[in-house]
This record gives sequence, C-alpha cells and structure tokens, in this order.
Amino acid sequence: MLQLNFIREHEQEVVDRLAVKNFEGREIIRNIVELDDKRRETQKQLDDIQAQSNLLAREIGFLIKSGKNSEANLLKEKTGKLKEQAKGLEVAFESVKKALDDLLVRIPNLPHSTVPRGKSPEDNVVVLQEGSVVPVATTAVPHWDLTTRYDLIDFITGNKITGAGFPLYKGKGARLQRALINFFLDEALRAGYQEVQPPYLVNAASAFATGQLPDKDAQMYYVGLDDLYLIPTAEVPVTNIYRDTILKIQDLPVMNVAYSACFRREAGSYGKDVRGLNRLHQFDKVEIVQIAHPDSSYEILETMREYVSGLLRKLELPFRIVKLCGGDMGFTSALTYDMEVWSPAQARWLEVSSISNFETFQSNRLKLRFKDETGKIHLAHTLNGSALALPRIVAALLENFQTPEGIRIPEALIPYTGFEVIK
RNA sequence: GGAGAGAUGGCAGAGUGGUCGAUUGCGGCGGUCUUGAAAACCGUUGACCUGCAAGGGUCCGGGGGUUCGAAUCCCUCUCUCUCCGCCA
Repeated sequence: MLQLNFIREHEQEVVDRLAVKNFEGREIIRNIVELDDKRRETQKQLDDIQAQSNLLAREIGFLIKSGKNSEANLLKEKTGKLKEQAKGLEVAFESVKKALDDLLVRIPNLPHSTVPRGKSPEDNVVVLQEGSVVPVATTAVPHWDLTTRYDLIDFITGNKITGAGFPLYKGKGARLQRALINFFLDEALRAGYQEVQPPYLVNAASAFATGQLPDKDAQMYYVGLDDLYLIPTAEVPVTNIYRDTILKIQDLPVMNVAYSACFRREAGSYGKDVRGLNRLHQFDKVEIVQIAHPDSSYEILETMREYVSGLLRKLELPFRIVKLCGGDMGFTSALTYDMEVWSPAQARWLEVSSISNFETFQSNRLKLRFKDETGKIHLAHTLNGSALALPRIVAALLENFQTPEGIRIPEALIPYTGFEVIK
C-alpha cells in the first residue's frame, strides 16, 4: 500500500509512475487526495468536540466532589449535546475512511525508475544469459517422459489421490526433491540467512499484509471452516513474522530463509503451461526474505540476484536473468528480476525464481518499521526471492542432463542425493 | 471437546469509575564516578492521527454498550494458561 503522505505530496509523479505499470490512476488518485482532505477535516472537528467533552467531564468531576450537584447537572446537558454531534461526525469519519481505504488498496506499487515500459513478457529485458542453450531441434526428451521412464514422478496416482497438479514423487524422484531442498537451505545458511519453518496456513490479516489479499484471493486455497488460507509462498508467513514490529537499526538487514510447500489454485491455466512440472497446485520452494534499510535495499536486491545466480551455476543449468517490464510486474513489486532456466525439450525458458524489492509497499501494510540512530521511526523495505522453486529446476535438470546412460546429477548435488546418476 | 482462570508499555507486574498513557522493578539509552569495565548514583525511556508550532485527539487483546467521565462496570468475540478427555 502506498503511503498517503507520499501520494499527497507527489500526486503527479504517482500518476506518471503508475502509467509505467499501465495503471491509469489520475482519477482515483485525485479521489484519494480529496477523501483524505475530507478525512482530516472531519477528524479535526471530532477532536475538537472530544477535547471539549474531556474538559467538561473533568469539571463535572470536581463539581460533584465539592457537592455542587446542580452546577454539575447543568454541564451534563452540555456534554449531551456534544455527544450527539460527535456521533454524527463519527459515522461520517468512518465512511470516509472506509472509502479511502477501499481506493488505497487498489493502487499497485510504484515501479522503480529503471523499470522498462511495456505491456507483456515480450517487453521484458534480458540482463544476463549464461550456459549453453541447445537450439530447438534436438532429440531432447521432455521431462514428463523422463519422469515416467525412470519412475520418478507419478502424475496419474497423484491425480487419483487429489487431482491434477498434485504429483506423487517416488524413489529417486522423491530423493532428488529432498536433496534439492537441503542443498538450497544449506547454501542459504552459508550465505548468512537464518532458517525458519513457518505455518502453511495463514489468516486474512497476514495474507492482506503481504498483498495476496484483496487482489489475488482467487489464487489461494481457502479453508472456509477456519477462515484460513493455504500459503502460495513462504513469503507470506515469513514476512508476517515482522508484522507490527519496530526493529532496531542494527538488526537490519534481517535475512530469513524458509522451505515450504506452496499451494496455488492457478485457475484458468491450461495447455502446455501445465504439462508435467511446468505449473502445479502444490510444489516445494525455498524462499529467501530480507528486511532492509531503505538506503541499501537495491544493493541487497542485487546480492540476492547474484546469490540465486550462484545456485544455478552450481547446478550447471543454462539460465538467464530478466528484468520485468511495468506491464508484467506484480502488484506489490517496485522492481522484479525473473530467473529462468532453459528447457531444451520444450525449447523455452522456465521461470524458477522471482526476486523483488517491495520497498515500503508491504511494510506499510505490515506496520514493519525500524528506529534510526536518532530514534525516529521509518518503514523498512522488504525483499524476497525464490531460491529456488523445485519443480522446474527438476524439469531442467532432467532435460539438460539426459544421456543415453541416464540422468547425470550435477557435482554439487551428489553429496545430497547420494547417487550420481538416475538410470 | 468439557470445567476454571486470565489478557495492562521490550519484559515482569500494580492499578476495580474521576487529573491514569497509566505506580514500581528489570531491561534500553544518556550522564557522574573509573585507566577501562562492573557496581553505585542521577536523568531519560511506547505507538498512531492532526498541527509550522504550541497544542489537541486516539490506543490498557478485538468489537459493542452503560456513564458527564471506563484500564476499571456490562455484553460479545478471539487468544493464552491450568485441569480433564482425545491424540502425532
């Protein structure tokens, strides 16, 4: 959520920057400023009445104590009138505030000044590409055939147990999953992240604070009986650890890493997008989250990008880094890099990580702040990234390292799998 | 799931209708003393809205009510603890 004061003071700039995200905001921003004017005015009136009432109540107290009951009763009549006025103003205040909030939550985050303009993924900017990308016409077997050939993943049985998008990992397939999770967690630990294990269900307040509500509620599984949501990413519970907190400046940056299963409804997805491991309803992911000082958050974003690049290098996968254009960016993000690995059998890039700086957009909802050296309180910046999402990594490993003798396991992973090849 | 108790500032813990945003202790911060530290002593120490400021307003788990006035009384929800039941 954008900060009201910033909107008030930079109305034109806000409108212009929203345009980069293809969000036409002139009218709604004007509306917000006007509603806020109204809100302030109403609150001033309400405060004045409250101040008068407080004063009178105090006087009445003194009068009653000194036995001057008739004088006290006279003042009581006055307060009665004030009360009526206050009631009317309160109703007005609440309705203005609600209207204001309803508009405010619909405004996406402002893109960073370096975010390229654009409407669709074609307008994204490739900032780096590494590794050998085998051209389209090869004999590469798609991962969904390899998983069957080597009995790694049973999509059919997963379908029987739950439904499409809930695969059953078996044998070396299951062990490869576990190896990757441990590898990613260990690497993050080495990089200075603190490991946490969050709940997989969150309440509405948490989902709202990180921006999943009210914008993307159709994406989350909802447990109505208990009014809880299954997490679409560990970002939600991990970031919410710090909801309603004021950190000490010396605690920054906070670095957390968490493994979790992730649950996404993915309503409306179809075709090649959901084939095999491309898009699942349940998948595993290791997520890194940082809470940073505003002055260093973009530096930290680069270190996170470099960190994830390092993981992909250790896995020996061809990958590229894409800077998202305004139109392809998420609602809450100010700047996002997507990390994509090459799928030789599908001849396309698969997104395995999305690394974003949310600046104060989440922390404003989270009320996540820090106290500077002078004791002043500011909103912190939040950042996160996948490090990494498993299914497409598995797909890329299988497709890139397939040989006539089986699937080769990259060097760095062998200590974790305990096997060097899948035959 | 049943019975009882409770929810107050970073923590502990007072406060049961009137100047209480809240006694006190610990912790934190600043200072005196010290070569330095500890101890001791002195001072200071919540957040939010509004205002140039002075100031004003709100907040004692959430919501509602009684009252001129609520941390304090009433209703309700949530959560925590203890005991019982069930259980990985």
